[in-house]
Order: sequence, then C-alpha cells, then structure tokens
Amino acid sequence: MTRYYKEYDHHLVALDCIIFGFDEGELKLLLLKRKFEPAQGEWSLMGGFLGKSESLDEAASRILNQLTGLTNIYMKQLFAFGDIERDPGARTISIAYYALIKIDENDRKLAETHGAEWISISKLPGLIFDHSIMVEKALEALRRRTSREPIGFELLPVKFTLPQLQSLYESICGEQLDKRNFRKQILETGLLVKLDEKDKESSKKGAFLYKFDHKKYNSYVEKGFLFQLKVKSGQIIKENNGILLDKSA
Amino acid sequence: MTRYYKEYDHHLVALDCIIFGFDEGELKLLLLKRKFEPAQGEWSLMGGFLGKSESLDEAASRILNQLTGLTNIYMKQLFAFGDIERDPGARTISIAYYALIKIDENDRKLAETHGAEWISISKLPGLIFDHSIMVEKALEALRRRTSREPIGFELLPVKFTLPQLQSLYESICGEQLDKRNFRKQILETGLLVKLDEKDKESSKKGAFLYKFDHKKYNSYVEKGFLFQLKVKSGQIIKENNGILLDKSA
DNA sequence: ACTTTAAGTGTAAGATATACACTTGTAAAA
DNA sequence: TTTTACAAGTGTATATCTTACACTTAAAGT
Repeated sequence: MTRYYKEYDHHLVALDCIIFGFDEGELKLLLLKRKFEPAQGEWSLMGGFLGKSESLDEAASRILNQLTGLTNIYMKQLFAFGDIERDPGARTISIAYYALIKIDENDRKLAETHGAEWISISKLPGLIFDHSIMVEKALEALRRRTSREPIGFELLPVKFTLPQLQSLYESICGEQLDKRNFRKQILETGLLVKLDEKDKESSKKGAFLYKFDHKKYNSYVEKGFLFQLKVKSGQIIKENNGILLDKSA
Repeated sequence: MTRYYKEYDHHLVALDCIIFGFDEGELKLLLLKRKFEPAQGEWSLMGGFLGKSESLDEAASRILNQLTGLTNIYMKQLFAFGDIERDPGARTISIAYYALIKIDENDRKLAETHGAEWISISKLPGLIFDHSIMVEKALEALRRRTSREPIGFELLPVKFTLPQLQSLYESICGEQLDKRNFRKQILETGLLVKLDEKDKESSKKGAFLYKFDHKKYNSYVEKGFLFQLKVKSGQIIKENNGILLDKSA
C-alpha cells in the first residue's frame, strides 16, 4: 500500500462491547472483572484492540467471539469515545459496539471461564473508565432502535411466547404495556408465526410458542415497509404525537 | 502518563465533516476539491487527522473551523468508518461528524479560499473513498434527529419566516407538507416567538419573522418534554403509527 | 383601480391509540 | 373427583390525533 500521511499521529484504537441478553424477565449485560492493569479487578465491558488487518466490525465480532464463542450475532456500532484522559493506561480511542444475544447454557459456561457474569440492568455496578456512559448510551440506542426495527427477537430463543416477548419489550422501554393492545399490535404485523406447541414453564395453561418470520420481514424491508412500535424511553415524562405538548402554558 | 498496551497496533485516525447548510430553498453540503494525493482534484468532504492532545469533538471542531472560521457550531458524531481499504493512502479510521450551519456571506468567502463550494443535495458529484456513504448516512441521521429535536433552526438565520422553515423541513424530509397543518403543529409547541417584523424577500405581502426560543426549549428538555415532528425519510413507502402496515396481505 | 403573488387562517372526517374485564385451560391441592 | 389457583387469551367503545381541503388578506407593480 502506498504511504501518504506519514507525518500524522497514530493512535491506539480499542473496541468495547455492550452485550445485552434477556433472562428471567430481565434485561442483562455481560460484564467481566478486568484481568490486567490498569484497573485490574474492576468491572468492565469486554474489549480489545484493533489490529492492522481487520475492519472495525471484524474486530468487534472477534472480541465478542472470544468471550462468548458466538458468531453471526446482531451487532451495531454505537459511538466512538475519544476523550484524551478516558483510559489512564494510554491515549486510546474506543469504538463501542452493542450486541444482542440469546443467553444459552453453553455460552454461559464459556463466559464464566473468562470471569464474566450476566448482570441485570437494574443492578449494574460502577464500571471502569467511561464504560458506564457507554452502557447508558447503548440503552438509549437499544430503545430507539427497538421502536424502528424488530430486534427484540435477537434476545429471545427462536421459539418464544407472547408473554415473554411482552416482558422483553417492557424491560427495554421500562414501562408496563397493556396485554391486549400489545398482542394486537404485534400480531397485526403478520411477522409472527404461531406454532402448534406450548410452553408450560410459566403457567399451568401454557402459552403458545411463536417464531419470527425473518424471511417475510426481509421482503418487507426491501419493499420499504416499516416496523414501528411505540417504545418510550424511561426519560420521557409526557409526549404527544404532534410536536411538543404544552398543556401547562 | 503511564504506558500499558505497548504491544498493540497504532492507527491513523481521521475526522471527516459533513457540513449541511440551507440556501435558496435547498439543502446543501460544503464540499471541496482535494488538494493533495491520493485522489487530488476530486470532490471530498473536509477532513483532517486526529492529534495526540485533542479529543474527537475538539478535532472535528478544529477542522470545521479551518474551513469556515466558525466556532460553537451544532455538530454531532455520525459514525466511525474503518474498512481496511477505505483510504488508499493508508489504513485510516475515519470518524465522521455532521455539522449544521447558517450559510452567511463571510463564511462563504473563507470557504472559497479553500476551494470549497456549497452544492445542493440533489446535485451531488461522486465523492472520494467512502465519503458518499458518509453523506448518505448523515442525511438519514439528520432526518431521524429532525423528528426528535428542533435542529432545523441551526440551519436558518436567527430570524426566519414560517414559509422558510416549512421549506427547510420539506428539503430535509424530501416531501411536501401541508401549510396549515405545518403551521399549526409548529406553533403549538410554543417554541417560536413572533416578531413585529416582516420579511418581504419572497412576497409582496411579506411574511412575519419568528425566532426560536432556545431558553424555553432548554427548560422543556430539562423537564423531560419531547419535541416530535413527523418527518419521513424519502425511503419510506408506506408507514403506519402502529407497527407495520400490511394492507396487502 | 386592477392584477398578481404569496401569506395567512379553521373545520370536519377518518384513522389510530387507549382503556378496560371476563373466560379458558391446566396442574396441583384438597 | 372436585375445587382452587394461575396465567393465557380475547373484543369493543371512546378519545385523541392526523389528514385533507379552499378562501381571504396584504401589498407591490402595472
């Protein structure tokens, strides 16, 4: 490769992964205790450094794979963090990615060997550096994206029940949803396939299992159709479909 | 600063700015003809390299300032581009920012000395490297953000008319809007202050000038109120307030 | 005085979101 | 075997929001 730009500074580029999972009705993050200095022993996100011959997406996937053994995971770039003092170890640019995974016993064991743990969003410990800010930002991004794309299914088993799905959406948006309205809305999309099987884990009656119709969804996306769910972030106090509601004035 | 991580690769980190303006009823980008190799003479975004002692935001602001002389500009990080071959000059990570500026004669002259030109979104030339992808992504981000935040005002003079504002929103979302509905919606926010002055540039009758009430907006933001305008991206064929509209099935 | 041009204004109908309570199926306990 | 307990599953009416739509007004130029 030809070489221009020789005179400019070069930088360490890190990747940090915010790994979301859903388990026991709670949204969780896969966190680990850092095994090297600086900040050894403290809670952090899984991270690593960018190599010369890998793209950002490739590096992020590699790092996720090291921790979970998983490939082909839903992963999106979140944001680049570049404050000078963000990492006391050295001036490092960190590009954060978030991943959505289906928590599973196998992955769980592999993660454990790295000293990683699934921790509920509502019980997060303090994290090193700017990792808590990354998590906050990832949650906002997850909420926003959930309302535009059917990504919830990335966090559930292939077969899931409607009560599970509703509980997931409730965890993401931090708000109770009406069962009838939720079911009506989600079934109207035509993107769920009802199976002839029930899951009896959580009730005597049992709830029918469904699966997400990825093929149909992709064909809709190509046609320009749009998935849209009203998912409010926990921050919103009062909202209107118009612009801004000003009942007080 | 202590030094850990010594053994990892270091990378060139660039910043590229997608600079939006609004003029003559059109959304425009400030582009320039590249003055150095590789790809000398081709159209590109304004860019530069990250220095050792500046944050990403600082570097992006510096680069914008070099071209326009402006400071305190609305600027947001867009995305980090890191494909290995994206810049034939060297392996470079580029972090793209987009900026919204009020086009003004002074800036226009400074920009010209750099060989920069304001070019309408609808007449963009091919750009070097992945810059066209950056622009496409920036437009999507602008559309999305416009529907959640009142950022249109960053592109207009401090005093503006409602027809101007409507025309801006139409340019951003690529769609005609109904005059009465638009005015109703935007005035209901209570965020516009009507002035006792008219602008007679574009009609004999003249249109009243307004200004945006930043102070009131900030107080709303603190209270958690939300600005929301229905701005559709040009890509969306058919949309519904529910989830996905499936009238065809 | 007449013409031209864009600014400015209100309402009714249709679509969408929301609120709400009882029945069903099954397992476990009595 | 009957009863109890528990979550799954189902429909409608009202309120709210979005949309479509046409005439009047002000001022400059002829």
